[in-house]
Amino acid sequence: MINTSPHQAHPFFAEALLDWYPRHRRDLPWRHTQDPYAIWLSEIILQQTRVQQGLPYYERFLAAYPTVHDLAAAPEQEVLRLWQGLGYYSRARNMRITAQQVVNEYAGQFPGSYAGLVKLRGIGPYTAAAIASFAFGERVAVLDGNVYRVLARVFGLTTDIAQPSARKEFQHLADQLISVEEPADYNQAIMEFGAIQCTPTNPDCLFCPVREQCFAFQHGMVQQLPVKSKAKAGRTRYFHYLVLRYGGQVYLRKRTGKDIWHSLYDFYLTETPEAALPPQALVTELEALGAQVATNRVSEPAAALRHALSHQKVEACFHELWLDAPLADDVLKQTGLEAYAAEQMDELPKPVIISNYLNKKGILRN
DNA sequence: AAGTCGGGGAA
DNA sequence: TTCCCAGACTT
Repeated sequence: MINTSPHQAHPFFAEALLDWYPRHRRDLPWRHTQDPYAIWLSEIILQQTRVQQGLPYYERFLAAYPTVHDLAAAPEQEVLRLWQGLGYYSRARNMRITAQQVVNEYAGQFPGSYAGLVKLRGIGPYTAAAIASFAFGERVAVLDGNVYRVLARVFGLTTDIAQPSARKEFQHLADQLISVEEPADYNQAIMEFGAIQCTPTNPDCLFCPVREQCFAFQHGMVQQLPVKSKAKAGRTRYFHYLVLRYGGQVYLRKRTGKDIWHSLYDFYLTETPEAALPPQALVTELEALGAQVATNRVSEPAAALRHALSHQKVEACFHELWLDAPLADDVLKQTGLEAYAAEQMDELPKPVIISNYLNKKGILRN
């Protein structure tokens, strides 16, 4: 919906940003296209992800899947493998589902408005606003982490941005501020401004174009804004992996359920509430499933690999077990395990901690 | 409204 | 260590 009579209470703001932007903008590949597919791809990748981290993924994805049709036709495992290392893997799974929907239900054309876009899986308020403005010139204000910070400082909003209810207030202000003439550049500008000038710590206030009007700067509150309550500390989880090997093969299984790393591959896993667990317990557990472990050759646990996620910490112990015979079919069926040679394993999407382990052991190298 | 979903880089 | 990053989905 185009707002034809915006109430611009602070005209200085959009003018300053639109003046600042062309002089400071980074040259990023998705700024050279109007293709909604490419813009969509970039926005999904950049959710909760820094530009520098997402950049190589964007290039690889666009090379692998130049059009929405290519992505729609791609196997999920292949898409997840390309996504490996980016985290939040549901983004990749949703993207593929949405690509199929766009091909099958929208004749390969993305909806041309915010209202249409926001209905698609994986496209929320931010991404819908970004695509609608960048690809179609719609006047809808984006609201991301950068925008929250910039608005809180410049206009002195002290609402806790960690509260979902804060969105309303910030969105209302953002909708007033966005340029009527150049909504796309304005959206790019405010996010770029937050990313490289009005940064979380040590913002460059000395050369800030709006410092005279900035509430935080004028009141010495730059370090206090935005107000953001702290997330509660996450738990620590203890993973005990049994790395079953037979010949040149390693047994892995696809993760299912609602836990982390859905649809990615890891090893036979036992999780315990505490760190301690004798390796033999894993073998006993495996034997209980009916696996023949004639010679128990269990390695001493490799040094536990620590893996920090934003909401939990994983401490993983790896125990290698060389089997004397392949696992029986019923064991495979019960555990979901399957044997893979190195080249096959390389094709599987794996959590970074698993990928790191395999590389460390020389089983994979990349 | 709160919980969950990754991983990397900066300070 | 802690915080944050062009957030969205589920409960």
